[in-house]
Amino acid sequence: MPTRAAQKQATRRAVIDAALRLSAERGFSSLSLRGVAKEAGIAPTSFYRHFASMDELGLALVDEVGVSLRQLVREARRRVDKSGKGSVIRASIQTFLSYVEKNENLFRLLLGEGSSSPAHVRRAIGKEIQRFTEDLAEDLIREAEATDRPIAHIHHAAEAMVTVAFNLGAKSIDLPPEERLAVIERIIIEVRMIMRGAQAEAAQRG
Amino acid sequence: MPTRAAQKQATRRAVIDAALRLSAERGFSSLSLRGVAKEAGIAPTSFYRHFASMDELGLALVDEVGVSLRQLVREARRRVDKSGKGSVIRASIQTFLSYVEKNENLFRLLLGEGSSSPAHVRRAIGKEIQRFTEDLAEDLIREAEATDRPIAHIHHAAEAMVTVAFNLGAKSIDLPPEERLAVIERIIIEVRMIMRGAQAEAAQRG
DNA sequence: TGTACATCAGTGAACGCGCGTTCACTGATGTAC
DNA sequence: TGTACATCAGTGAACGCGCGTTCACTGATGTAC
Repeated sequence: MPTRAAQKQATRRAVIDAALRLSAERGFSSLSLRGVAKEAGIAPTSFYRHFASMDELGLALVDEVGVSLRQLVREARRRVDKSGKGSVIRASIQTFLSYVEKNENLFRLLLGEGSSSPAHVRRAIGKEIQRFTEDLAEDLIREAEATDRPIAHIHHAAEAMVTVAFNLGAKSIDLPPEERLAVIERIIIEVRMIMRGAQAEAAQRG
Repeated sequence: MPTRAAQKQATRRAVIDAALRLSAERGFSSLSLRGVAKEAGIAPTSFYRHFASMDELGLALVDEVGVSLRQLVREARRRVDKSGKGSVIRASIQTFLSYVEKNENLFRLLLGEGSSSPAHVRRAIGKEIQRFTEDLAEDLIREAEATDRPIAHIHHAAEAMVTVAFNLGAKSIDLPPEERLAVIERIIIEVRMIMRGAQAEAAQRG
């Protein structure tokens, strides 16, 4: 019975849990080695017995989140699929969101979002994006009237478009310039898809 | 001629520009008052002549980004709209992305993303989300075969769905519990829209 | 089972560093007369 | 226009703090015989 190894494992676990607890409160980016060590109940120096750096801890956390989230949602989909009743989309999203709710800390980490700036700034950013979305929604309304092709759930459509554009746009920042053109095409395909879906829905209803 | 006021204004401008430069390099969350002051060429204490805190600086930055970005994209749409030629979607996205490219620093700030964690961790997070997307894409393929309703651009559809779900999910974290149910419905509507769009496209092509 | 030695998870003191913030100040710009 | 005084953007010294990291250590656990 490897008591020592087990003890080490337990301490490592405590460090990871402490990090998750703290990153839920203050965001991943403001984690400090000393803070995590204190929360885990060990001396700051002991941290190094388990991770070579905070970076390494970060990777361990991401891995943990990714694995459990994918597994959970996959299972939920299988369940609905097998039973043959219920919407797969709804089941996936419900499972996903209930996981989010129960594991805010993990999820916050995975998203990366929100952790980067204080609450006021975050809220201000949210408002700017919302304004952007409203702008787009107005344009969509005008477009729908002009072309006489109605659009269902205009506000939601605009929200989805903006979300996709902003996120892929953000990813493109870290790409070499020659790959950025491809991102434009990707965004266009996805935004068109949303547009088409919104029009299809309106056509069916109306 | 208010020379003194103008000088103050200029210094304030220098502080903002310095903050943008630094947040482009190291991310907004790692800005420090001393660092910004140094980059702006003033004493740390002088910072307080212009902003009461870093938070206030952050709000000023967000405001700046939001205003200029919305204005730019709005103009681009109007231009295409008036001329009557070209795709509004394409024009918007191109303008948006060229702004992103020219103002990575501003945009990074607005997105908030990337700034929160070191590069390795960010990349790891990206991979996890990608795996999640691939999982979903596989399920969509199976679904398409099972229901005999083909789906176009399956991978892009999955990407758009995951992007929407993750982002709205992230926003829901900061909402009071009673509003979270509404978020589920919003995500479902938007994901369905994407699904419908992908199917409509496939139907048209095939 | 008992003893002697090796391993190694966890420690506490100490380091130098950059941080935010305070304070009393300086000296150029602005204003009143 | 000239002088005396007020304003206030920018300063430099100093503070206490938490940070990451090093080092030589301790003492319980594990191993060999």
